[in-house]
Amino acid sequence: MKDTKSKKAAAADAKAQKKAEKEKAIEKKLAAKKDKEMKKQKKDKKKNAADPNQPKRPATAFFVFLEEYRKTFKDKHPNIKGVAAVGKAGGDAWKRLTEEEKKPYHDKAAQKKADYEKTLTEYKKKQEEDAKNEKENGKDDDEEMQSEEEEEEDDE
DNA sequence: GACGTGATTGTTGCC
DNA sequence: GGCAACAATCACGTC
Repeated sequence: MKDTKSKKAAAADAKAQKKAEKEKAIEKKLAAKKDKEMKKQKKDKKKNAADPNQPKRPATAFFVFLEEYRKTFKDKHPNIKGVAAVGKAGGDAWKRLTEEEKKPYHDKAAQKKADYEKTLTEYKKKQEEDAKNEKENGKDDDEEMQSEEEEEEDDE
């Protein structure tokens, strides 16, 4: 009797686990979808207010690894061209790496991060200076802007 | 021709 | 602290 009971319990557990996994996968998919939608909206905004001089985020250790992995993946699977497949395979391979194997990638990422911080500091400094200059010249510019706007209105 | 999509993990930056 | 956004990649599809 105990056996059937424990078997039932085990089956129920397995079922519950499967359900949880399924729900997790669905959740992940939804999150990805949401992420993409948000990205799209952000991109629209970016078109208006993007600053091309702003330093880009540094590559993480995973991205450093992925860069290398893409090359080997291409060699192994020259017929697979989509980036999605490489990303998936790369993520899988990354998880299988030991901490020791990941170390050189973390080192490279740390270097990139240091570079990024340096560039970012310079960028922020420049922005502050620009803001100061704008404030100082603001009055003159206002007058110029006004006349420019009037000209634009005339064009329409 | 220009632009969006897909798929991944780690890190950043904001609230 | 938690969570959203973003970093690279490029063939392919859509408009």
